[in-house]
Amino acid sequence: MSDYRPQEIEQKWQARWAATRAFEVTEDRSKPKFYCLEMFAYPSGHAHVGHVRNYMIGDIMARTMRMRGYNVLHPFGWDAFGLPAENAAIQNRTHPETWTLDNIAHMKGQLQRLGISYAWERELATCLPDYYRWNQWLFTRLFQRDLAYRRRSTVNWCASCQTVLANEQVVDGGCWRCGTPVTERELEQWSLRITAYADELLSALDTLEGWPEKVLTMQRNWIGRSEGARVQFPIVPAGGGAPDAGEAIEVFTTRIDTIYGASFVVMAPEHPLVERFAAEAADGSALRAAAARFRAQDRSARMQGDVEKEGVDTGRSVINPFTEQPVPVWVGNFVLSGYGTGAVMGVPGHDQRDFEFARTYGLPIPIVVQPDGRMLTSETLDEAFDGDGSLAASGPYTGLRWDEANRQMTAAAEARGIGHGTVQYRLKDWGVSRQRYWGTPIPIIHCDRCGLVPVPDDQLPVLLPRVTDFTGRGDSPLAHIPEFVNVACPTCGGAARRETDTMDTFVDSSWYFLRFCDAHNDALPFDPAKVAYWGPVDFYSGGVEHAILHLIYSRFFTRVFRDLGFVTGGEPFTRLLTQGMVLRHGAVMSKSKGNVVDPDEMVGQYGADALRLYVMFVAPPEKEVEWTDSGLDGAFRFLGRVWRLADFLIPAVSAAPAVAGLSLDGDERALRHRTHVTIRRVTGDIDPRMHLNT
RNA sequence: GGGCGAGUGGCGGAAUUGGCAGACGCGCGGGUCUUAGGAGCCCGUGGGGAAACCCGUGUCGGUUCGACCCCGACCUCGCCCACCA
Repeated sequence: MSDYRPQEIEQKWQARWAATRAFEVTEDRSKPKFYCLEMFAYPSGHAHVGHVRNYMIGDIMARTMRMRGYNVLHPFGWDAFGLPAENAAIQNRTHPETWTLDNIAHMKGQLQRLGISYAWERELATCLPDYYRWNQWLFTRLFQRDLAYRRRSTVNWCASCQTVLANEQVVDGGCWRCGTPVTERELEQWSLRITAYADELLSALDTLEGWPEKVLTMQRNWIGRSEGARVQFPIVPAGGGAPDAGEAIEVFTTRIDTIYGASFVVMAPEHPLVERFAAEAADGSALRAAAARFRAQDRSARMQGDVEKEGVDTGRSVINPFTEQPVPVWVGNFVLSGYGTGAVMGVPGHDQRDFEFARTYGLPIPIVVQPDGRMLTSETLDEAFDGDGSLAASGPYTGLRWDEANRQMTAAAEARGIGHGTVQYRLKDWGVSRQRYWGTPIPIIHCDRCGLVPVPDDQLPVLLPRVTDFTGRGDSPLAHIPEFVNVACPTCGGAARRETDTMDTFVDSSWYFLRFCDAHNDALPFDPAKVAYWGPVDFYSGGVEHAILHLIYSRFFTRVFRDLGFVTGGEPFTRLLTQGMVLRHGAVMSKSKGNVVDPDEMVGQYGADALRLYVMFVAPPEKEVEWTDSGLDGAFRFLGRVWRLADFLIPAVSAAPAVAGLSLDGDERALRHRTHVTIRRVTGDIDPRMHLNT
């Protein structure tokens, strides 16, 4: 009986897979296709067991489906642009490209020693021009369709990373990467109009039956659709008298039926009318100071509602268009400038925030919706009533159910030209400009005569120049390279300047799964026929931390490619598995915490199969796991037992009758039966059950 | 505050979804082989009991011939979102 020696076994087979290119595939129409994908890797330097776990999940699916006769595409690549490369380069006095490519080479070796069945010929790295030129190609299409546009706006700014962040990248008021509190900054930025697809991105979630409910819920909340109305409250001039035509504060409300109870209006401190009201006042300094103070309040606390509701009276009034009575205008720290119109009508009887605000400042609390079976009064109300009921003290609408009143009053506002029904999304357009070096140059030329001119296809890619000074200074390092910046306008030939910002790296990862279908196409981002064969991804696995960002951007980009005629259908991923993290000593593994488990060491000691078996066996794939060394010992011993058992059985099985079923005795029949029961069970545990730990 | 999910041995977890609770692994105990064993192999291992047997899936109720599984209430934990008008 021979011992189990994993290193010999694994090296032998890994060499054979490489020599025979065992996992390369073409569009073979005689077989059903299966596109199996794990989220590609950021080449940080070393694979850790968290990576191993994710790639094992995919490898099990890929190998199982191959054995079941599917034509399986299982590619891998590198999300290779991004800030860590730049920071590491500054620290180690190297270049981001050198650092990145070295890391890729090292990690690729690690993954190969794990025996994952990748089609390595399709490997891609987003930092290489043959990939990012298609980011640029796509960007020009977005620009031509008005889906990429420039916008001067208040942006989220990370002082540590010296760059702008998308809303999705602000976590608890801090930078998603480094946690530094995010501040606001006025910048001219490129944005992608993801909101044009908001309705579709939301409604199509209902079709994603292969996605975890948790992720669907998170995306629904993130898109945040609410139906309501915008209503104009005409502004009473500073000196009093009738409002001038067209002068109004517009508010957004989901409860226009409560408008008879709107006893004040509150604007966000960032609202443009704040400055105007201050300028028109005899002494606007107190108003200015208060608004400035609200703006400066800690952004994260303000966003999380941890700050006491505070406000200041502007001294001005607007006319409630339904009661036709004047109501005071306040500035409040709880009103968000980025949502709706940046101003709200205060209905303290039926909105808890307005209630608290009114209590604090002694504003009237009218009751205009009464619940069934009891009668609320302003005097006894101790919290806002926002339940079902019928309208009270609401002119001609009194007595109507609140939802019916909502419909009628929206229609009335439209008929009178003072408002309209609308759908408001929480989702905002995606700011993609980054003032950093290590990313895709935005392929736009600024010409004084022609305006914004996209770089023509035949001049793509706009190569990222090799600079050596990319210290963060608040503007793009590319802006300091005259050879890069100064360029002839493609339209008029005159002197013009290149855009010097680079793209958010989430652009890179929003379509790489399409590129894998045709990874080396140098005429198009991919051949639509190949994507028609392979797409959509049948099984996608990765960390739940991408439940919003990456997965919503990818759904957006897939629809853009659809509208460009390159893809049919809009959903990129049919089935999604979000795997849990691997912890050690209760914490995520990281170099700084010193709790990283190096897969190379484990492979050297126990072999890749024991490591693979252990990381799958220890818990269901969706769950977090706590790493234990003794569990890996157990997996190794288990494989040793399997080896010895097979070593003992194979001679006996080889001597058995060649024609199955003809002369099996009782034990043989029982064994055969057991074999097939096991095959059935194991198959079902992998697909569809995804119980990879059994 | 809202949403989603989970509570099963000393531990990680099974139970193919209403039909033998605790598969498999870790740990622990005993044995065997051995100069030695921290390798391998064998036996045991939810609790109580000498045994027959009894009790056991967070708590309390309900449905059912039958409940870890379904329903209601509560408790605890985890994750996500959160002043979104």
